[in-house]
Amino acid sequence: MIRKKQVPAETRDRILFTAESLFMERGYAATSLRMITAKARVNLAAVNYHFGSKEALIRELFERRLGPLNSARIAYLDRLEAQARGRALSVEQIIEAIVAPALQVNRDPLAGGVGFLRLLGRAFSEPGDTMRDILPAQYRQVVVRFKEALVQALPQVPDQELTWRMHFMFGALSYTMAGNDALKLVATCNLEGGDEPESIIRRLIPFLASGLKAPLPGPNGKRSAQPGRIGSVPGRKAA
Amino acid sequence: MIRKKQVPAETRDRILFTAESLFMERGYAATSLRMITAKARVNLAAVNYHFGSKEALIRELFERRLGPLNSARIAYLDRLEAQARGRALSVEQIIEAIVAPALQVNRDPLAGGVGFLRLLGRAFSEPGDTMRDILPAQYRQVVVRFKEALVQALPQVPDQELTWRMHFMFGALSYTMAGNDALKLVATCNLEGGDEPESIIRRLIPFLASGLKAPLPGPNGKRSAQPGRIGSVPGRKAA
DNA sequence: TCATGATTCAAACGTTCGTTTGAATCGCGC
DNA sequence: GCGCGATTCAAACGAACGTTTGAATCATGA
Repeated sequence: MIRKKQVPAETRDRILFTAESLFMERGYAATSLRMITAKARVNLAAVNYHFGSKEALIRELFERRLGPLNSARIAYLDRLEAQARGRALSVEQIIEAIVAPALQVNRDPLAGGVGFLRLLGRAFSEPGDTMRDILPAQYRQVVVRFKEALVQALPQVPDQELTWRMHFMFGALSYTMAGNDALKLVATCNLEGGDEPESIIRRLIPFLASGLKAPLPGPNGKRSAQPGRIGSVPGRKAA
Repeated sequence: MIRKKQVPAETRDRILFTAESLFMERGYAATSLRMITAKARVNLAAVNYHFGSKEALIRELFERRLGPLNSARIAYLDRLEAQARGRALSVEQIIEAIVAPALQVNRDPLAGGVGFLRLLGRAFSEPGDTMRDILPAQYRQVVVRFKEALVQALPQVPDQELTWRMHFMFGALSYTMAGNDALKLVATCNLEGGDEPESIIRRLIPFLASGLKAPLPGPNGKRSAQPGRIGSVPGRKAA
């Protein structure tokens, strides 16, 4: 009958919360239901009872977090455009509409916190059919909406070029949100107070904006400051 | 009868080749030794006989491909600097030293081909301790060497800022090389001959170069064209 | 209070995993 | 031809996996 609250979804929520952190730090395939249920202190069968299967669990986990995040992004962009009153937005503003809601998620543990962002960043390169079903469906509106905004902000950039630049942008974004730092780049640098999320985003926005606004290569395809075929070896042959 | 059947290391190589393609399309944790050995038409025990364990297999797989690739990158940069005779390299040249050897790998199936690049791109966001051991060790020289080159090419960019911009660059790079396109961005665009690797890289280099050369934010931290705290909601509150 | 549906629980299901084993087979110097 | 180290093979190992089951427990409306 009607959904009730008889100690209703505490087990459900604890599974979601715990699964989020475990998927984050160990990946989907390498995280077993026994790890999740043990850490969440619930019975092993609870996952299949409340979600149906392991795949349905991660699907619900993503839809629950990603829906609000992407809705907030579109709403953010809507408000910026309403404020602009017909004037074109700057590229920086458009990027901010993408990253600012993510930053809010980062700050709010109840919205998933940094754990969900890391999980999300990893999901983009996770193999398997599961993510390849979830992500495009969740992001379709965002991609279409922000592409329109960028077309208006960068009318001189051809459509194909802009598509690829958005591709590069999402790459840097997901890599940064994942926070893997597999190369330990950041560790090689003395980060004196410059590693908190807000600082990172303050650095990321100019980087992405400049990339999106990059001058176009000449119509003959040659690049600035370095003519010649890419990949041709300069100087002597390699050993 | 069949003399080809018992050449000593053929089994080893066939395992490596097959494992590469399977890890690429299914990930490390989700690929079993039984899949690998079945597709490679070798005995199941051959993996443990020739490599010792599943983890040692993927470790050897990466070291075998990544060593030459990163050596070629450093050699490429060395040659560029020798040609420059003390003059600073352009950012575009430095980036080219990173991506051109990868493009060579892409073109040469014997060096791993596009399969290894996709596997490599995914490895950066793969969880678990295995990759966190392999990648930093394999990339340490490259990171240090290219950071030095970029410091010379961009003396006005502070060290900390440059470190993060390299981080963003490797993010876009690995995402692009992985070729996941989880958002199906490219599919939304009519790509008339613009999706082959060389075209992608021709688009990627100006994007990354502009990002690395982005103007610095003011010393007070405010950004151009959009003052105010990032993440603060413009206009009315969100629902 | 009691019946009922929702939830939890321990236990087991069948499958697949990485790894090991010991014998069979091979290439090859003698 | 023969022995020997290297390699391949079928079979099995114990462990861990996702899932299912059926009874026990709980919360609540009648």
